[in-house]
Amino acid sequence: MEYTVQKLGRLAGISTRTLRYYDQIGMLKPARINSSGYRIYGQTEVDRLQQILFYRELGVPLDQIKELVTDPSYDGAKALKEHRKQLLDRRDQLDLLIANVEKTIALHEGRTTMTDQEKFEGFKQQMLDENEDKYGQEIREKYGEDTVNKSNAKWKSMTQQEYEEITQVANEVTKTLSEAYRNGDPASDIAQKAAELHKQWLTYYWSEYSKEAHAGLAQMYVDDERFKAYYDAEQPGTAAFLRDAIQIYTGLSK
Amino acid sequence: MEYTVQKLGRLAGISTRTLRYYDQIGMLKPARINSSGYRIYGQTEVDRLQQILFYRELGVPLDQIKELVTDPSYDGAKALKEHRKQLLDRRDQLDLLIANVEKTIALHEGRTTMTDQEKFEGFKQQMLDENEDKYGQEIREKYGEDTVNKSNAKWKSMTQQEYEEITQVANEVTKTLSEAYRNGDPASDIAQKAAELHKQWLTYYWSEYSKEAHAGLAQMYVDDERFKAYYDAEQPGTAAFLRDAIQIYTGLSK
DNA sequence: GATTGACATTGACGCAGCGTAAAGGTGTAC
DNA sequence: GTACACCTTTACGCTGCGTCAATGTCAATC
Repeated sequence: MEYTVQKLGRLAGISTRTLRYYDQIGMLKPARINSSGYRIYGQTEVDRLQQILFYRELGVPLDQIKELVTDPSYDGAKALKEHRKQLLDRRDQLDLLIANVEKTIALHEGRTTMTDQEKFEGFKQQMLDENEDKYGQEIREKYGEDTVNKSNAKWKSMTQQEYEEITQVANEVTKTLSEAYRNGDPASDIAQKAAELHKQWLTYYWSEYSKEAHAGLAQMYVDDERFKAYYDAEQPGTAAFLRDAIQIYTGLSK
Repeated sequence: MEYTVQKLGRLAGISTRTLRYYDQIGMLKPARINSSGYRIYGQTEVDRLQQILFYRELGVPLDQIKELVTDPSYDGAKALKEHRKQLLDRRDQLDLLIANVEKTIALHEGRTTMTDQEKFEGFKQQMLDENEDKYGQEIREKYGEDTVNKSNAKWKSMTQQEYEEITQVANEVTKTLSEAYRNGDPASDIAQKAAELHKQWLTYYWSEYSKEAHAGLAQMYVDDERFKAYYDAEQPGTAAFLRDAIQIYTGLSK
């Protein structure tokens, strides 16, 4: 039985383009070329194509399939195991992605019906409440009534997108800071990046940013036990480290 | 704070090429171009890049990210859910692939330590045993001592690869035949494909193929109750159908 | 003021695995 | 004779950049 590209394609359920491609890359050459230049495939080629498609269905990349079907000494079992490992890795990655996407969706949905009250949970809630309770006076005096009011107003009018970003930035601050702290140098690139992220995070709350206010807040992180406790929770000394980094970042180190 | 491509790249942990690419596709354009043609990014761009990278980590394709970050009316939640669906589909596919690869590996490994005894299980064992028991004489007389001996010898020296292929082909014969039978015409393409697959399967056992022997075997499938029972198990009449198809295939129809 | 080295620019090819024309030759049936 | 299905090669397109190549710029050093 002899086949032209289209016949073989139909037999195997693939396109003629694919067959010509496989010819081109030398994975499956026709048995012969007839006088008109047509590709003619024979039984051997059909068998081989079957093998190729078998491995292809397993998701093995073409160059590996080529090895498998051309080199009989090639260790098929080993190749398959290697391939399996790659597939498993890919699945792990996918699982991570899915978990993250779902987290984000949950955030979205939660937020849609989130009351102002609910909005301020966890650390951020504490921070705002405590800010108002204990530092309300102090901060208002220091930075002016307007700044504080604007900050709170900003919180309440926060859009979904902003909330999403803010959460992410806050996480990044924590992560980067922790990494920088292990490094030990508040002037290091990573520590400076943490300071910058912190600034970014801050600008979500502050309608106007100033180096002085930033540095002042950083000092407060150390002086006040509650803030200090938050930052030092994982590793003692982190609050002071962040203050140092921010002071360098703002150019206001003493 | 202003950034050149490299600075921003380092900050965000991506290559300058990526930044130029994002500029090119209009996803993240620099705040301005300085007099030397350098790209200069500002705070707005840093924030936006962060968003972009966030979605990128979720595996969202760039053009969708572009929508997300450029069009504020775009429904982010919906997009994310759609994306999640795609991810889940991809994972299902991956799981299927992995299962198949593992099956194949198991086959490989099982075979590695497979004894001759174990080798002949199921249908193939029956066939061979019965062949030998009941048809030993008859077949030897009909096709010659040599053919039969060679066939058995071939079985015993079968390599891993051959065994794998043979299993696959046998399955395909069954599948194709069943499909062809429903179609009803032994001269149809699909029925002829079944006949051909059957020939392929046969050549694993026969060192020499002949149309006559093939057609003869097909007739035997009908005449002998045990073979008939095997082929007719799913759908009565299949054995006769296969015989007809093979007779047409070999050009030996009466 | 000349050189060096680290940066910047645009332009273009390459990667996997084909899909999809475009521009033409071949086979066969009516 | 002509219609129509089939074949050929050539070549661009898709994603998301990596990786030259050729050239310009900036700051520091000889």
